[in-house]
Amino acid sequence: MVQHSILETLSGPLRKEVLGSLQPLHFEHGRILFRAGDPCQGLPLVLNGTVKVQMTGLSGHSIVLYRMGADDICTLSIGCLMTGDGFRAEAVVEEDAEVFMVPRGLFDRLMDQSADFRLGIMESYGRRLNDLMLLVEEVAFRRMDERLFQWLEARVGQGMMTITHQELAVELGTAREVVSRLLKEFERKGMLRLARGKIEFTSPFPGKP
Amino acid sequence: MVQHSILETLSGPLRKEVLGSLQPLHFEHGRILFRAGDPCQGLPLVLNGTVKVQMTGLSGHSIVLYRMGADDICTLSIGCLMTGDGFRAEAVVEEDAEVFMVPRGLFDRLMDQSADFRLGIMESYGRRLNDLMLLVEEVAFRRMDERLFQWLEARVGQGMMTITHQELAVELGTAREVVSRLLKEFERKGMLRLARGKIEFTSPFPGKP
DNA sequence: GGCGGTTCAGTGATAAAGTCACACAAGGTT
DNA sequence: AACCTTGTGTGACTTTATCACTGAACCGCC
Repeated sequence: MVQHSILETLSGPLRKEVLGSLQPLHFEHGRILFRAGDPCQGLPLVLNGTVKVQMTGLSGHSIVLYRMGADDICTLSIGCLMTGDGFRAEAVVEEDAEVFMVPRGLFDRLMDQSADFRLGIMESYGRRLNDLMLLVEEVAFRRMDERLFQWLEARVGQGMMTITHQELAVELGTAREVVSRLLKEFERKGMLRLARGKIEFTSPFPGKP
Repeated sequence: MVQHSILETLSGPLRKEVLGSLQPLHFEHGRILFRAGDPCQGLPLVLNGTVKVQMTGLSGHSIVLYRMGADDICTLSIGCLMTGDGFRAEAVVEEDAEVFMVPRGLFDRLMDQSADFRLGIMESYGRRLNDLMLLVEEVAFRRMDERLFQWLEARVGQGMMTITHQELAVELGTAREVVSRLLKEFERKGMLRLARGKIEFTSPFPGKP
């Protein structure tokens, strides 16, 4: 069933109105939820799937800022919704996603009438702010080999994954060549095996770089 | 007169209550508003002065995340206020500041009863998120000489300023030696003059690095 | 004023990361 | 098979970070 936890606490009539007026939009892998510069159509509530939010610098390089998954709220949209400014980042669907798009008027009403809704929004904002602060720290101070290793460890486990070096570079906000060289070194150390578009961890406990 | 624009739109009685129950706290240069790990006492509304918010990585290196000035809201505190988590960053007073500290209960009431207050909070959140996104991009992709130059240009103009290389390093999230070397190079190019703890721009239009 | 301690700044050596340019390999297409 | 596109590998070089010092400028004290 398609639902979002922030809507579950709404009082009867409000909830009925919301569920009546919203219908889940379906987005497939690779679809762009919004691009840099786009005006904001409403507040997206992610019901399921995953969406990554990334931005591109003047240099043309990109970096992934954070991900949204089931029960997440696209906090970034709120600011644009309020000020009418365009997005500064873009959102790309990774795993097929369903989304409720809450229009401005309804958002205002919910903020006005539900303390729980407000709380949910605030918490979401807080988490996003935290994510970004940690990202700043990571980008500014941490070593690339560690970051790459942890990124892989967190999602590959000991299995295999399909991803290009270029995509990894965008995840970490670095250059493709840097990723290629580090991966090659990991391979030389026997931590993983490389193939075109694929990475496979070899040992069950790969060990740090 | 001490005031904060987010309080100006409040309806009569609410406003009276707020102004009655809050009195401006005075913080002098160098005072710490909060440290990493501190629990949140309330939402600080900055009336005047400036406060910088910075965080320190595991490596021990620090970076300035953003600044707050007159009429700003310490958005970072909201998240902590809601979740009860400690701060991840610390706030240091630069120019003597006066601050209203809004306790949790009053904050909830204001959020409940004033649409303008909500709007102000949301806008503040949006701006902070934007700041951090830009910072990520800057740290990840831009060259240090450009960043240093722009930082100086933005606040020194053609005058002189008192700041150590170490402090500049924290502003940019880099190492002191890097700042020292870049500044020395700027000096060799005739863009500025260096003295212990001081930087002075020489030409009215210094020109890019 | 001279002395000792502290804070700041300068610098060489080396490692890590980013940039540029190009070679080549794997997979699709026709 | 010939061709094209996309992905990867690598050398050469620049920029940034790190480590380990050195010495200069300032401060307080006798």
